Amino acid sequence: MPELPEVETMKRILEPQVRERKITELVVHRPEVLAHPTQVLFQDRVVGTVFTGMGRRGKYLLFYLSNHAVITLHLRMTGQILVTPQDFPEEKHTHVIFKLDNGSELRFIDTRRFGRLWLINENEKDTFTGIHKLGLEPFDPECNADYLIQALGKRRKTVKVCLLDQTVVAGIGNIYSDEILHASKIHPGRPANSLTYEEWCVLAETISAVLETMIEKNHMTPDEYLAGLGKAYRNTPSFQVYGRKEQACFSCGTLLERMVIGGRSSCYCPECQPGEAQ
DNA sequence: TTTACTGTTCACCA
DNA sequence: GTGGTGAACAGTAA
Repeated sequence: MPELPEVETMKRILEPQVRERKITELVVHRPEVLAHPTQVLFQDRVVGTVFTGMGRRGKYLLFYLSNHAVITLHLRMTGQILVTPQDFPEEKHTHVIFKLDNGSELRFIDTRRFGRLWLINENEKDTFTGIHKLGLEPFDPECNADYLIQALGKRRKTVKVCLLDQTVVAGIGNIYSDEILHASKIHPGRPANSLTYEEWCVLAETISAVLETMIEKNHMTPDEYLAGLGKAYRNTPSFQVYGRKEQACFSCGTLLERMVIGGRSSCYCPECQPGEAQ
């Protein structure tokens, strides 16, 4: 569900809430969400340690611990992560609770149970989480037109499917691929190898610009985040095309269209985003 | 009752 | 090898 801007938003909200807090207890309702290692080892290595900070890589959220272990979380479709007071009503589908030494709790909630937690060591070669397969961060200066051309320029797949490829650029999902392509004026169904050099340049700029803008728009206080139960992690969803099928394009007024690309629902403006033939 | 769904991986087929 | 499709994971909501 959450893509890079939302995961970054969560990181910014949670980090001050967990930093320097000690984990006093780990409650696991659904052991299957702990992908690695086993529940017992997970518990042993986590309880008694202190959060030293947080990070993000693509759509993964990272919690650094004082014993150099890293709790790695991917929320997939419906995962939620939030800090609550001790006595806060427990949401249905709460699977893991980290109890903290100030009485608050870090809770992992996931309706569909696709989300996963891993515990790895900072210096361990991580082949469990999938992070080692990720491509560049969108804000990496090296994530420029030349990089995109080198990685994708010869692919015959649609540019939309290419943007969703986490091994090239990490963190873009179905919503922001549509938003980025609309802002770039590129039709989602265009084969990647049909893009001009100028279009790759626009796309490279737009990827970071759109994600950056959305991170800023998502900004909210911890109280607002808690009030939304960790589900309302988009403060002002101001999507230009996503979910706006048959509504007017904000740029030109043309009715937006929807098509399935790579098995994913895709919205675009037939006027602003010239067709596949071009 | 049926369908779609913001993620990822894998099997299968052309 | 490349690319496309559909299923699987599991639950909710329209």
